[in-house]
Amino acid sequence: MGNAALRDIAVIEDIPFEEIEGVVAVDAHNWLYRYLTTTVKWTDSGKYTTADGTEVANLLGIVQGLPKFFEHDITPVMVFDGGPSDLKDDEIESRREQRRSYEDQLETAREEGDAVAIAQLESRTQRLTPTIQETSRELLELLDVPVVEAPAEGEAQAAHMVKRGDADYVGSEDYDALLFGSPLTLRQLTSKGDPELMDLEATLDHHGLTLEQLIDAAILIGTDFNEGVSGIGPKTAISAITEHGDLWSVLEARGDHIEYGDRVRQLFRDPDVTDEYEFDAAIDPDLEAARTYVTDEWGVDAGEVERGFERIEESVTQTGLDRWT
DNA sequence: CTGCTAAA
DNA sequence: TTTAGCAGG
Repeated sequence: MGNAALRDIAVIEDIPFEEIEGVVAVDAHNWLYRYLTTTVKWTDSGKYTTADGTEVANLLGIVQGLPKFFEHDITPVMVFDGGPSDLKDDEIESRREQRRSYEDQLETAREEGDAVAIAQLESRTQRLTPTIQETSRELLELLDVPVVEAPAEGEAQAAHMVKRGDADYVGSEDYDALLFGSPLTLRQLTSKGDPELMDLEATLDHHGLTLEQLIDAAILIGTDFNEGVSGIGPKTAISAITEHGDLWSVLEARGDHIEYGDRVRQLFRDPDVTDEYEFDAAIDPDLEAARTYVTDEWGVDAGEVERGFERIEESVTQTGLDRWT
């Protein structure tokens, strides 16, 4: 059911870091989670746990992950998911309200058995605690890394920003960036080697499909939001859509049914996104404040972040990302 | 999550 | 060609 099948459909190529330039709209949830899991796996938990037991491995991950961008002259823009996380850190009261309203939404969706709504809500919030959401935003702000708040899926908002020309690539591990219409998507920005570039236009050309048809094919195979039809994989989906034209015709011809198919289709075709954002691609981090925040305020082991901060310092002053140079 | 194998 | 199950990171 997973959407790894999309990998077989997508046109993907390795691209050297040197060839990437400009702004990458990063699916922040995705990116943070990636670093969270590796940090937790390889680092002694005492290095990122406060006295009261709060774990802030995300701070370590951010400090270690950002140099990748800066050293290659790439400006990351972190796009956060909407829902419970789209809260500014002023009013605790409104934060509580928002969190509660989210819980309510999820609760209601569960009661109604609305699988799409459940999947949608869960995909946005999965695994990132409120503390992680908040401290990540605060550290990014100190480092002058732009943050954009998505109304719903960060992935969709990031794709929207690339479509509008405000960013050059979406940065995400998820293949559904393609379904949200991301023209160019970078994967494996967090790994050692070169990233992968997923090209929407090349993908559509290769299969002779429209984006709408690609979405329909993906729904047949199964996405994060729906089950898909058993027995249909990437090959069958593409040929069926090519033969019959669209999702409904395929389902009719096969006598199959997909629950909430229209909702999922709508979710990808016309996602909830906003034009209400702005950011400055020139980055001028306050490294002293960031160091203090991470080590003094949250008690992260200084040795663990030292190298990361050094790399940020060196790359920002040397590459001209700094607006003052 | 990615990769590989066996079985339908 | 698809799926399920298991390996390994």
